[in-house]
Amino acid sequence: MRRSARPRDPPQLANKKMTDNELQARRRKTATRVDDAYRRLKSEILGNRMAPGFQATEPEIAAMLAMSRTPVREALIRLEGEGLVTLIPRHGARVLPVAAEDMREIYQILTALEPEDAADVAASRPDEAALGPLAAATEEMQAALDRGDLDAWAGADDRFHRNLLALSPNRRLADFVNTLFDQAHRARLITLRLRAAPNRSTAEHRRILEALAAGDAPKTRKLFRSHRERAADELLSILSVSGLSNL
Amino acid sequence: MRRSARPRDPPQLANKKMTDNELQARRRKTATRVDDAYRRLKSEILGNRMAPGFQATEPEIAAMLAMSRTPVREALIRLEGEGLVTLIPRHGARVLPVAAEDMREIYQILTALEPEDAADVAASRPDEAALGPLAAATEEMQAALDRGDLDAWAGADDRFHRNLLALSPNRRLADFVNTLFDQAHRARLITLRLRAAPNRSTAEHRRILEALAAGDAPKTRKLFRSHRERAADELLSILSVSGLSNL
DNA sequence: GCATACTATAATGCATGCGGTAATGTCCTC
DNA sequence: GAGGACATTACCGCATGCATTATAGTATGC
Repeated sequence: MRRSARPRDPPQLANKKMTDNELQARRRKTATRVDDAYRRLKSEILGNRMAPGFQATEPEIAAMLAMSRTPVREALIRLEGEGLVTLIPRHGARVLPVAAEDMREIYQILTALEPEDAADVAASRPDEAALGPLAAATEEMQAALDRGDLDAWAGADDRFHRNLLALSPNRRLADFVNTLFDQAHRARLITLRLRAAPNRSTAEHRRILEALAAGDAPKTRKLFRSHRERAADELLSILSVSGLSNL
Repeated sequence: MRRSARPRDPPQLANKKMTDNELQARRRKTATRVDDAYRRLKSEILGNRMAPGFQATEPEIAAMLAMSRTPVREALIRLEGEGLVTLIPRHGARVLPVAAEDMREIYQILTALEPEDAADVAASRPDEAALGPLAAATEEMQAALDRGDLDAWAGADDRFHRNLLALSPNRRLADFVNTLFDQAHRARLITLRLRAAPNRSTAEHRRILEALAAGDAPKTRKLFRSHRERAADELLSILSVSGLSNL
């Protein structure tokens, strides 16, 4: 038994009860249904298979996922925390739309945070192995562009940014930016084909990569900032021009 | 009944089912136990009554709050999402410590985001009514300082920043910064008495307030950034000097 | 005394039960 | 046909039940 010897040892005061073996901070190995539900729902949402505006009650979703309502509820709470769905008491969960206004918000934050983060990464003087995935992503962007594969280009672009985040010394920042990427993902899918071929982006990534490799933090920050600002301008003007206030 | 006429109308495709009366986006009016649990636990944690490192199993917490495990679990999931607790499978929930490293992360993000946000607020040319709470908070800071009431000073400082966030045109940014404030709250409580009297801070708030009232975005940004940078430096040096790597 | 194997216990993940109540459909009136 | 009162239904919030399984306690051997 766990604590039969002290059945009611006031929890209010029981700081750091028992062994301090923090070691076992191992997170769950995703074998749970909650995690399965979370993953599957998130994948459906980000893949636009559950489009913005889609709505379903808990029993419906539970049936879809072949499990009971309990794990579904818990997964939905997480997704709500990440800004992907909203829970409306008698109407179940609803996949949130991504309005132009949301994209404005998201890009403003990204513009403020990513360059700062990239500069930090540069300052940490990442070695070639660390930057490998970034270089690979950049090359893949070029290759995808050459063969006109916009989806592959977008995927590689995403990989570049996420791999850079993986190098971040600021985990909190990286996690948050990652959820912003998730939120923006669907809108980018849609605008991808509404814009001119993203030639410049690839070149910008190359230059950022060079600055990173050189460990030049200020330069990295500056390059990254203009990269983000340009991307934000492009995206937002596409949204306003095409009147896509809701995606 | 809700949809008895179409008992299994494929949820996968049932986008925007029924009426589009989005109006009813009214959030729950907090009458739920989940919300109660969330609020109470958060209050205990931020008030340091549940200190970092405190650990309790779900049944224990449920007993403390006089409710069943279900709402407790859901509240804990939210708190985990906000970075206040961590859930360790067989050990219940644990109140996260705030390490110096965490504070570094938090302040780096704040330094990047808050000035940007403040500049936006300035650009929106807030009227006197909007800035009223900020002015009041600033005065209260001074008054608290005059009578040596550090707690009141800290409270007023917090109010200043949160009230400014309330004016933010970027809700997403404001929400995130608010949760960062929550995370940093306890560490600030502790360092509050380890530092010199925060005289400068009040003056800085005054100048920021002037820039806001003048609608001078660049100036607001600059002032806010140096305000944040100084605060970060102070706090982090206190933490390192006093060897408080964990709070 | 210390390491090891075994047993008992209780925390968790999830399913299910259940009352309240909002939302819907029906029926009626105008 | 539009609007309103009423009845019905099934969703949600929460409690509870249950199998699994990690963990603490116990016993054993050295």
